[in-house]
Parts: sequence; C-alpha cells; structure tokens
Amino acid sequence: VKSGVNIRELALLAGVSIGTVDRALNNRRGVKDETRKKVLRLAAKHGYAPDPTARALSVMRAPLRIALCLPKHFPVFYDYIRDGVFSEASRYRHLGVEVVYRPTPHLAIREAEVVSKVIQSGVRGLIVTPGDPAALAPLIDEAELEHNIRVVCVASDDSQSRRSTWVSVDPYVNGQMAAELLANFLPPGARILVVTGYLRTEDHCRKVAGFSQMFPRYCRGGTITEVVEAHDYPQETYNKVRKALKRNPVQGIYVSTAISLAVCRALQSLHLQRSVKVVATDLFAEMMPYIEDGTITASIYQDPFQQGQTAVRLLIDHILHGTPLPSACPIRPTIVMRSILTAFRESGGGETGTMVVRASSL
Amino acid sequence: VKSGVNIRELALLAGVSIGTVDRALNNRRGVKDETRKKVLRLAAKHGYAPDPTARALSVMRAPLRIALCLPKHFPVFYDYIRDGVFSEASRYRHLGVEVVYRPTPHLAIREAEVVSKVIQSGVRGLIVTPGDPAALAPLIDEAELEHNIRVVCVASDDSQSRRSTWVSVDPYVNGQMAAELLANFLPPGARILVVTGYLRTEDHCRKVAGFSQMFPRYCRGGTITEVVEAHDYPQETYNKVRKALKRNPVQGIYVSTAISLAVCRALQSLHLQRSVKVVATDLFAEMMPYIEDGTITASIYQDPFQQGQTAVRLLIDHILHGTPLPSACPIRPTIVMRSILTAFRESGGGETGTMVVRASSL
DNA sequence: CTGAAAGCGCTAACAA
DNA sequence: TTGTTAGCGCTTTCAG
Repeated sequence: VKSGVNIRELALLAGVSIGTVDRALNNRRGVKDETRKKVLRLAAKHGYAPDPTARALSVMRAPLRIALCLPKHFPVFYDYIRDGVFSEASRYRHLGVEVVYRPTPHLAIREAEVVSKVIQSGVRGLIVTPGDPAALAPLIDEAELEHNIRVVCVASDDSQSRRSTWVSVDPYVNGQMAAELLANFLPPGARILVVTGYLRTEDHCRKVAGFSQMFPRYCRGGTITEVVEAHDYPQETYNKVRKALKRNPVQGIYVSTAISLAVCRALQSLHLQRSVKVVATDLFAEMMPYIEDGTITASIYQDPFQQGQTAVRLLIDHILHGTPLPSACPIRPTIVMRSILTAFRESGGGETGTMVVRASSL
Repeated sequence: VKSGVNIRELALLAGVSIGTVDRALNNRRGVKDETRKKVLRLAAKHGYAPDPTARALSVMRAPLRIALCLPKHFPVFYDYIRDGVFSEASRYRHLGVEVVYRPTPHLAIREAEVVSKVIQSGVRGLIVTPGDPAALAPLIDEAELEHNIRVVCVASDDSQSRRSTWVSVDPYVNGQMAAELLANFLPPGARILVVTGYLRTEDHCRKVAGFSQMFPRYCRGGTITEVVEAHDYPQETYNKVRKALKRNPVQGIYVSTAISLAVCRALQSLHLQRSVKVVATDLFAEMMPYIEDGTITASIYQDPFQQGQTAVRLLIDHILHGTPLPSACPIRPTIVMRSILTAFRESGGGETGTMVVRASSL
C-alpha cells in the first residue's frame, strides 16, 4: 500500500536526518538554505507526499480548524449548509478536524465584523456566504494572502476577491431552468413577476439575469413585468408582492430565493393561487403543502446540505492531501415537483424544520 | 481532540495488558472467556472506539479490499458508477483501502459465477448490481453470513437477499416523475408506450410499476398501450419499438432504462421524432443532441457517479468507523432538460464517453 | 544549524 | 492464557 518514498528514505537520500527533512519540508526555521533546497528538490523528484495518517497520529493535539460564517437560522437554507459542513467534518474527527461556527445575524449583516475576527483566530480554512461581496473582498484577500487561510465561498460567490474557490449552483443556469419551466407551463405572451432577495448578492443578481435572458427566448412574446427586491424579509416580501400584483397582473412568478412562503401568502390574500404559476427556489418543510396543492408548481432545489459537505471535502482534501482546489465547484440544481416530494421527506420525521431530506447525502 | 478512552486506559481499567485487550476486542483466540467478557463490557461502558488512524498506520500492509461487480461498459451508466467507486475509494488509500474490480459481461450475464469467485477472495465488502436477483440472493446471503462480507446493492436492489443495504434512486418515484412530466407535456387522453430492459431486474420492474400507477392519475384518460421489454440491447430495442409504434400510435414514450438512443433512432426511422414526446432515463454524451433538438424532452438522471461514491462511503464508514449501515440509501433523481445541459458537460472535454459531468460530485 | 529520540494508538510477533 | 515490545510515518523536544 505504499506509493512514494517516506521521510526516512528521503533523509537517507539527502544524507541528512529525518529531523532536518521535516524542518525543510515544513518551512520551519533552522535549516541551512542549501540543505533545504536539496531536500525539496529530492522530495519533488521522488514524489514525496507525507502520510496524512501518520501526521494526524503524531499531532493529535493540534486541531485543524475550519471556520464557518453563515447567516443564522434564516432562511433554513443556511442551516442545511451548516449541517452538511458539520456532518462532513465529523468524518475527519480522527484527523483532528474541527469546525468553528461563527454565524452572522442575517445575510450581509455584520459579516465583515465576524469574518475579520475569525481570520485572526488561527484557522486553516474559511467557509463563508458573502452577502455583501464588495465589503467582504478585502477581508477575504487578507485571509488568503496574509494568513494563508483557504477561503471557500458557498451558496454565493465573491468573484472580486481572491477566494480559493466557490461551491454553488450556477445561478445563471438556475434562472434559465426557471425560465424553461415557466415557459413550458404557460402560453405564449405570458407576463412574469420576478421576486428576489438582494440584488447586490451575486447569486441573486445572476439568477435574475439568467431568467431575464432566457424567458423571452423560451416563451414567445413573454415579458417580465418587474423585479421585486425584498431582502429576504418575509413581511417586506409579502407587502411588495401584493403591491406588484395589484399594479401588474401576471400569469407566473419566479421566486429566486428561499422566500416563497411569503409569496404564496401574498397570492392567497389576493385569491390568485390558482391562476398564477409559481416556480420557486429551494425547499423546506413549510413549502411542501404549497407544492402538494399546486400553489407552487415546481421549485429549484440547490441542495444546501451537499454544498456544505462539498465545501468541507474540498478544504480537507486540499489541506490534508494537497489536492489542488478546483476554481469552481458547481452543484447541479434539481427540479422538485409533486411526484418527487416523498424523496425529500425524512422517514422518521420528528424535529421541526428538519423534514427536508439529507438521507441521500449520507 | 480525544473523545473516549484508548486501548491503554482500557487495559488499565480491566487490569490486563493492552495485548489482551486487543485480543478480546478483535475476537482473536487466546483469551479466557471471562477476561474477554470483562474487557468488552468495559469497552462498551466507556464508549471505546479504536482510532482508525492509528490502526491504519500499524497494519498498513493489510489492505482493506472492496470488490465491485458491475456490467462492463454497457450501458455507460455502469462505467460512471465504477468511476464514482474508484474516485471515492482513492480518498482512503492512506487507510489501506483497495477496490477489486470484477466486471460481468452484461447485466445478468455470468453474475453468479463472478460473484461466487469474488466472495472467496477475502474481501471485506462487495458492491454489486444484481441483474438477476433471484439467482444472486443465495450467494449474497453466503457472503454476508458465512464470509462476513458487507454487500451493498447499487443501481438495483435484491430485496430477497440479506444484503446490508442498497443505494439507488427509488424506482417507483422515478416512474412517477416520468408520469408527471409526460402528463404535463401531453393533453388528456394521451397514449403512451413504455420501453424497459429486464422486467425481472427489480429496478426496471418497479419503474414501470410507478409509471403505470401514476400516469392515469396525472393525465385524465391517459393510457399505456404496451410495455416493451428489450433487454438493454440496442438492436432488439430498435426493432421492437418500431413494431410497437406501427401497431399502436402513441403521443409519448417513457424509456425506463439507458437505451434511449435506440428509441430515438426508431422514432427517426418512422419520422415521428417531432410528434412523440420522449421522457428518458439517465444521461450520456450521445443523448445530448437529442435533448437539444427536442427529440427527448426530458430525462431522469440517476447520478451513477454519486451512487458509486455513496456505496463506498457507506462501506468505509461502516468497516472503519463502525457507523451502522442504513437499511437503504435513496439517491434523488434529477430532471434534465435543455437549459441544464451545460451543467452536465465537462469543461475540458477530451476522452470519449466521459462528457457527462462528475464535476459537482468532486 | 543538525541529529537523536520520545511518543501518538494500534497490531503482531515473541516471551513467559 | 497473558504480558512485553518493536514498529507504522510523522512531529517535536532536547542535545549537540
């Protein structure tokens, strides 16, 4: 089961002791530069890779910590990401992996504060959802460049920063799928209302762009009456959607963020739930009745649990095994309709808010 | 980073040496029964769990082998499962995990022969797609009960056997989704042809059942003209579908196995590709043009790569960390349409037949 | 600046 | 039947 050389063989090859090899390989001080160069050259030549098992065994006391900064508890979406992160991280407990959870009160609220504190705390990786990418970019750069922290964006990207990678459903594709679905459900010339969260959050903005671009192409004569930006607050969403619907009647609504309950309630209050087709985003327990009764015709699920899992996997593989990080890690969106709802329920049920499945994600 | 007790503490607690504790815990011979009981009781009481890292380090020479029995190269579907298995297994190389690939020539062909050989070869786990579950069940039982091999069925189940678990898209749900989709695409009273592989293979049989059950409910007056069983052979499929279409004109086709190319060709040969809506199963490079040009309206993707990955994960977690195996591990089916096709293409391209993405699966 | 040696938790070979 | 001990590959401390 051995592949390359080990540290002892390397020491023999270099004609030094394993202590010196260790120092050279791990950039520790106290090695003559010449010696270090020699060791590194030999290591590269023989494809030396440290055995993570042995390493873990010997440094068990030094935990490998990964920070997690997400909006707290709303939408549930972020809780599922968190669950995915913790679940995956727990599989590496024996390798000393620990997650430091540092939630923010809401998307884009006190983000910078929380993140700047976390990058001072000696973590090796950071998983974060940038709600306000412009404000966060300098901090992410600082983490990457000055603190040698690998930053992974999850659920939304911060493309102006130097984050190592991002894990998310491609928001363009997401919007395009919504467009294709609504176009299939509605006749030519359909009028659509788009509801979103924060247009400055990249994920939200690009979903709207993808939708706007493709809807007129999939639906002959189709138009978008307006784009409502309601900041993921239920009450704000309810009010704005009601007003918009009164102003401009539509046949379809695309909700590009996890705020569809407020939209459904607004529709009900105007008795429009039968006559307007809704394509939503994400999935959580409270949405299910609306899918079952047809208020929501389809929803585009972005598997937050898997996103969390994936972010951890990338980080661990990179930090522990040196696997290079891909520049992006797209998660495939899933269309949820009535017939597939059973696959999204947890068999046992029980705890509130956890009805949406993670079974298939292990 | 330490959780429970370790073997040394346990030895102290039991008033014996670590050698004896090791013997007791691992059912090795040469311990007085009384001593063994005592050690086991104490281990349970203090939640002792061996550190897989240390174990791996000390027995590196004893590989932990997992066998993989799948149909070879056709449909490509199985190759993706294989890729998922190898990819995930490689992440545990440092723990001594190895995959032994023992393909069968075709689904249900020479299965028993290959499997019976493999269970004699000292593997700890077996991942298998039972094409002929009735014939395979006794062998699976033998592996589980006599050889202490954990058997995981993948892509299809063998419910009459005592396999530890199975990983697969719920075939009922799969069929139901196809029904909901076709019902949405077609007017009331639509007539449907169903094309399948082997009705004795559980996965195929149940898909057809799910479809047959739900289609009439989603589509008023909808009927199924006939079910064609074509054994996953392209030529057989082509011929039988042509005959069926001539016999009974239909508006829609549900192809419940990865044989849709042959179906598309049959449609083309009769110039019916514009007038018949096809809902297919699975996805591979050669299908993409048919999805783009609308011959196939949607396909239900069963993420074979993820199925392979998942099977390995379950096995490793169980064998290495003692995680109990779930009785089933459903994979969520994904609807593929034109707008999401880009997410299924590999960016680099290159090798034939590998165009379908595994990016998001890591 | 470098070498030697003591562990990390476990297995396996050897002693008693 | 049990105890003792030498590693597995790496980090880290203590000598030189």
